[in-house]
This record gives sequence, structure tokens and C-alpha cells, in this order.
Amino acid sequence: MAVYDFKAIEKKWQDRWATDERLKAVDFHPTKPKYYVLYEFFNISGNLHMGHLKGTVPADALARYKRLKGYNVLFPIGGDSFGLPAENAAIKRGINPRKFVEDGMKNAMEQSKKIGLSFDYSRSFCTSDPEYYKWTQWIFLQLLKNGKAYKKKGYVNFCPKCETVLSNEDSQGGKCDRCGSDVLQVNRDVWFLKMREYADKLLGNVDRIDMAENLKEAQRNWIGKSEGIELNLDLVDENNNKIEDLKIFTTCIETVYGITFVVLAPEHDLVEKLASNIKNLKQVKEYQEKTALKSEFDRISQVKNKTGCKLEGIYAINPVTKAKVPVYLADFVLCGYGTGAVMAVPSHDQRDYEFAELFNIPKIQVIEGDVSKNAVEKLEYLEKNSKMLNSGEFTGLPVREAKKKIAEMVINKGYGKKVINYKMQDWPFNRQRYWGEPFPVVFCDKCGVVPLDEKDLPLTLPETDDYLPNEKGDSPLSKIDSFVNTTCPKCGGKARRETDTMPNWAGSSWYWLRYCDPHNSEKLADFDKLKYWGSVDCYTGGTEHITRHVLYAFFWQNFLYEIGAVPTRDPFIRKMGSGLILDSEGKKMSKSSVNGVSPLEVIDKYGADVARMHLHFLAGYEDNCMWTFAGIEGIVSFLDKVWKLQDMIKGDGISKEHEVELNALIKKVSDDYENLKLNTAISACMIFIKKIKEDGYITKEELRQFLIVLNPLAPHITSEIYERVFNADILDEKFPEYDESKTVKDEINFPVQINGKMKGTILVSRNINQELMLEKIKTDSRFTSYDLNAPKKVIFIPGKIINIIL
RNA sequence: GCCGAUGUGGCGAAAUGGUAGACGCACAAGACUCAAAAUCUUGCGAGGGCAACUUCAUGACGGUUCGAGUCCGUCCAUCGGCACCA
Repeated sequence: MAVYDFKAIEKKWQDRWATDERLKAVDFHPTKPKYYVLYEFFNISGNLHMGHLKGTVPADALARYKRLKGYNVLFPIGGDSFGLPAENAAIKRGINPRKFVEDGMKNAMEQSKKIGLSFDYSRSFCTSDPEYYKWTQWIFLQLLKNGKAYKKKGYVNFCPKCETVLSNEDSQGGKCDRCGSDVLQVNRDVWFLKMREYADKLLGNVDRIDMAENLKEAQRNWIGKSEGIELNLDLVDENNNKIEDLKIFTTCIETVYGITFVVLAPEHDLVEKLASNIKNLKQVKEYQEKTALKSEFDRISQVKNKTGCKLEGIYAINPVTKAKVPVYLADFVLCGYGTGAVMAVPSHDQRDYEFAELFNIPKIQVIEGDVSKNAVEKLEYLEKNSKMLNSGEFTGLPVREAKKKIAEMVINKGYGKKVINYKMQDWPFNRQRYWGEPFPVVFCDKCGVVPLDEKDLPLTLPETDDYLPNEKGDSPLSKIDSFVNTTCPKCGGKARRETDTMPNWAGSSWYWLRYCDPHNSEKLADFDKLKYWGSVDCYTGGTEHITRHVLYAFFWQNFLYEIGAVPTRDPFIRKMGSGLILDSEGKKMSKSSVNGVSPLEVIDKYGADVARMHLHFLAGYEDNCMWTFAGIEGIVSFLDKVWKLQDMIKGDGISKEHEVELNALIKKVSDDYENLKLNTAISACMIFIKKIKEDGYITKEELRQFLIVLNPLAPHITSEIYERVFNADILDEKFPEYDESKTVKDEINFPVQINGKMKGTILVSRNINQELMLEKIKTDSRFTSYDLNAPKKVIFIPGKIINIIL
């Protein structure tokens, strides 16, 4: 038998798979059930890294397993090619982003072939392909027509050194991802998508998806649902003349008797309306200007330092107590949450407490507890169910009861109503960059914002070699007159195009739908095909975008469902989050990690099968793991033993000797593939080979079944042996079935406990009953020292254990 | 601060409430060899004992149970998410 030349043999199979029709998904397959496995888009900004090997291989194993199980599997791949990463990389190398993406995609596809991934490449596309972004633009038009997109002035992240606007993701920790400069906030006219309106529907998606609890919690936190009361207060002047209504939001209506002041966000629009009544208007304006200069990041990072400004001459009336309290502006109140105004109860909220100390405002304690140094906050008093103080008719009630009753009273008397608030904001949807989807709208002096006609899509991105925004921070598209100047589709008059582009998250918010029908030029995808492929059965990939991309995906799918473009609200049935690869210092190993080991290096040295198996023997799919070459010899020697099985074939059929081991193997590995637990699948295969080595032979049928079982993990070597021994292609085979009754031996080592302690095992028939078992124990020399004649109690679990209590 | 996940040998890690440490690495001894590599065999949680055996061990302390790594409490630590969200 020849030595296993992995380089030549792996290449041979990879070349065959590249064009193999059997790896392609078939729309409306007449007999096979469908199964949709999705791995997240490749980010076209460099080479594949170890994280890709960790993420893709289990998805590939699942796809290969499901094909062998007789499913019609859709396992596509594509490229997230619009956006900053690709554009920045292109600028850095001085090449056209279009060219960069083309090369990057080709490279990623070649590299994924080297890993042995069985993608259906015939369905691939990039988000920057005009045939694809035509439909991204189409979706935006639908959002606009259905009132889910609007334009408003708002703040965006801006890097002064790169002269570009950045997304939140590209400005984490307030630093530019590219150059490390501090990110500023600039006020710009921004397109927003009404994502907040979908908050509750998104929570529904979160509940229904099969996903790890920590990821679900991260999403729920991000959405940030909170129930409370919106309370109406009158704003009055010094002479108690009513000037305005003020709405505040609170989740602690039980503390309503303790209000001693009210705070508005500095940007609150009431300030302008009240201007004539504010006695210290100059001071107020100064405060507003000062806080406006602070970036969102500054406001968050300076958590401890309270600042504020009193509105002299303005007072608020507590509707419950009729008390007249002062009104302040303070930047600890955010204008984007609730009503942008809060009632302050310094005895029962730490922020209010600190503010009251600073401005010398009195406190009214309304719930038991020590408030001399800190506020007694909601969590603490609710936990203890303390009693109410100074709260009129509610004084003395336990706080839980009072909370309900005060809320009822407030609602009944018309002082307020129940409301639900969300932390999640609407989605700022434009970037002042070149490399993205152009917005399919124009601005007409007569008609205002006018959407393009759907038949005129795609609105293609014009060519340029000037990728930087102008000095005002406008997108580079604004410098291209032939693009900017156009005619209004409605009145035919002069109009200007929107020159901003969509964020890189736009194209990835619906791509799984396009795979169902990637070449459709009439629709984003044929409805019947969408119905056939349905929700993604298993979506694999990293966890870093769980509160961004996955929520955007939920949002768009819900919207598309509501306008009848797709058949379901849920894009994904199950989401598996791939763990990270850490380097020797325990840091994330990725493209940006300098000392990262490339998967291609490992493949070059050991072959793709070894690389696939070694990495996934180190840890489970969702676990982080440290990359190391240590232990790789174990996989090398295992595959060497597998190769040498060819010399050990003796007989046909399944031998009595291996029947149980083989059935147990098939059972274990089937479960493990379903659950992406490749590490234990590998160990099960090793256990089987150990037994074969012990006995010195394997039958032809046993080898056949074993190769199919191992194939999803190590597709190259198993395909090669299969061809050599059986003169057939393993892709045509069916995954072996197992017989449950044959997965356990008839004779087992039955565990014996005395007084709950393990004392040993006795080799007996698996079906032994209690009486017989007791007899066996009594006659066993190891147990003669115990008086077993009158046990207090005997616990006997058939086939499992016996426990004798003396 | 709030929420979530995790915590098991020298290391990576397994264990539907039922023999803790499967499987692999490393290590040690032996076989083969002039020798080495490769390969094969055996051992390998800690303590005690010549041995048969025995005691202690799954972050800590309690609880439920005939029986707990697993379930329930209270802590501690690590990682992750959110964070002046009213």
C-alpha cells in the first residue's frame, strides 16, 4: 500500500468537488427533504484566518452529514464586500475597491476549497454586485414607501484624521478603528430606519430562535425593554400660571411622593418653548452649548461627574402631591430615551442623590432604609419588600403592593399612562463614504424626497478614483457632478441625488434569502423558492455581531414578511455561535493578530483533514480555544491508522465482534454532527479504531460504514480510501443506520454500591434482575465481609446500578 | 452596578442524577534497533498500604437524594454583554 500523499490526494478531491453537481442544492427536489446550513458571509478584506477554520468546518461537517442522510442541502457562501473594511484595504493598497473585492472573493473561494469546504459555489455573490444591491436598494424603497425610513438631523461618529464618518462598530471605545484617533460627534442629516418600532417583534424572534442563553440575553439587553409609567406634570411660572405640559418616564412610580426636582435633557425641545419664561436664559444656553460639544463617548465616560443648570423661573407641579419643584437641565438625562425628562427622587436613585447633593436640593424619603450616605434604590427595596413612608394614603404598605396601587391611582386620575420603552434606537442608515450602495432617492426642489422608479434599479455606483469625503465631510459621490445632477422622476425638473451610501450592514441584512434564488432579476427571490427553503435550519458564525447584524436580520425579515415578500418572520431556526481562537497570550487570534498562525500554513504542513480535525478536537464549537500545534500528532497518527485499514480487511458483512462498537459509533457520531460536537465525534471514531487495532482486522462492510461516518470530518482521506477499496464515490452513499438494541453489549460490568459508595463491578448479563444480582453479589468474594442478608433498602436500576443500604 | 455563561488531572477536555477524568497530548517504563526516529505494549488525579485494598478529590460552604460534576441556595473567581436607560 502506498504512503498517503495528502498534498496530491487532497488536491485531486478538491478539484473534483469544485464542479460536483451533487454538492449543489436543488430547488424543489422531488423526494429529498431540504436542509439549509448557513455560514456567515466572508468579509472580503484579507486572507482566511484560523477563525474561519473554526467556524466553517463544523458547518461543512453538518452539510456533508445531512447530504449523506439523504437531505437536499443548501450550503452557500458569499462575500460581504461593501463597506469600510474593503474600502480601507483598497485605499491602503492604492487599488480600486472593485478590483480589491474581485481579487479578495476569488482568494477566499480558493482558500475555502483548500479547507475542503463543500459550498455550493454556483449560488455565490457579493454584496457589491449590482445584480445583488439592486435588491438591497429595492428593500430600502419599500421601507421608505411604508414609512419605515425617515430623514432627520442627528449625530454620527467622525474621524478627523481620516476625514471620514465611521459606524459605531468602527469607532469602538471612542477610537477610530483605522488610525486610533479620538472619534468626534458631528451633527448631520441622517437617514434612519424605524427599527425601534420592531422592538417587540425582535424580542419574539429572540424567544423563538434556538441559541445559547448568553447570546439571547445580550440581544434582550440591547433591545432593553422596560415597562413603566409616563407621568404628566404641569410646568408653571413663579405665579403658578401654567406654561407647558411635561411628560416624564419612570419605572418607579411608587416613589412619586418623593419628587423634589425634575430634570430635562439639555437638548430637550421644551427649552426653546420656555425661553421667554427662563430668567437665566444666557446661562442655560451656555450649558446647552457646553454639553453639545461633549461627544456621546465623553458623556458616558464621565459617569461620575454630574453637571447641570437650573431653569430659573420654571417649576413643575407633582400631579399627585401638587408640590412645586424646581426644573434643571443635566446631561445625565439622555434625550433619546423615554421622553428625555425624568422625575428626580434623590432618596431612591443614586444619580438623583448625587445631583441633589451637588445642587443642595432637599430629599424626601418615601421608602424605608438608610439614605444618609446613598440612595436606597429600586433593586434593594423591592428585594426586601420594604414599607412605604411619607406617601399619603399608601404610607405603611409593603412596596410591592404600593407600586401596583399607586400606578392604578395615577392612571385612574388621568395623571399618566402605562408605557413601554426600549433602549434600542432607530438605525442611522447612511455613511459619507464611497464604497456602498447608493440611495435610490433624489431631492427635488418642488417634490421633496422622491424615490426612484423600481424599474430604474440598480442605481449603480459611479466610477471614481477619489475615495475621500470633501472638506465638509460629504461623501465622495458629491464630487461627481454627473452622478449628483439628475432629473426628478416625478416632475421632470432639476434634482440632486442623495450622495451618501448605505452602511456595510445593509447588504448582510437579507442575504440568506438571496441564496434561495441568487440569479433572479425580477424579484429579490422567487416566493415559492423562499417557501421551499424556508428559514435557515442552522446559522453558524461568530458571536461578535449578535447585537448588530443578527438584530438587523430579524428587523428586515419581519418587515419583508409584513409586505408579503417572504413567507416567514424568522430568518433562522438555530444560531450557533462559534468560539474564538485565542493566541498563546489568550487574546483573540484574527486577521489583525500579528502572530496569528494561518490555516493555510497548517494545511500545507499536515493537510486539510488533519487541520480540520485537530482544531475541532481541541474544544467544542461554541468554546473559545487556544491555538496550539501540541497534540496534532494524535490526529496525524489516527488518520495514519485509518489509511492503514486498507491492509486489515478480512471478510464481509459485520462481524459479531464489532457489531456493538459499530452501532454505538454510528449513534454517537450522528448525534454529535447534529449538535456540531465534533470533538466527541472524533473521540468516538478513535475508540472504534482502537478496537479494530486490538482485534487486528476490519471487515469490508465495517470499513465501508466507518468511512462514511468519518467522511464529514475528514472528507479527503475517506473519499480516497473509499474509491480505492470500493471503486465508488462516497458522495453517492447513505449514512449508515444503527440498531438501538445493538449499541450496548449483552454482558456488562454492573456497578455495585454499598451505602452509596462504589465498591466494584460484576460482569453480568445486561438484563439481570434484582434478585439474581443480589445472589451474584453474595457469592462474590469481594463482598463477603458485608452482612447482606437483611439490607435496609435496595435500589436497583435495571442495566445501570445497584445500591445496597445496610 | 445589572444581566448571562463558565469553573473537572501536568495540559486540551469527556460524562440523559447512576463506575468522575472517556479520547488525545505530555511524561515514565518496556519491546524492536548497533543507536535514534517511527511503531507497538504497559503505567499515569492525590495521599496511605508489601498487598488485597483504602481515604480524599469536579472553585468554596451548605441543602435535596439511596446516589450530585450534574438539581437548589449562598459566596468566590474568570470570561462575555449592557451601562448616568430614569
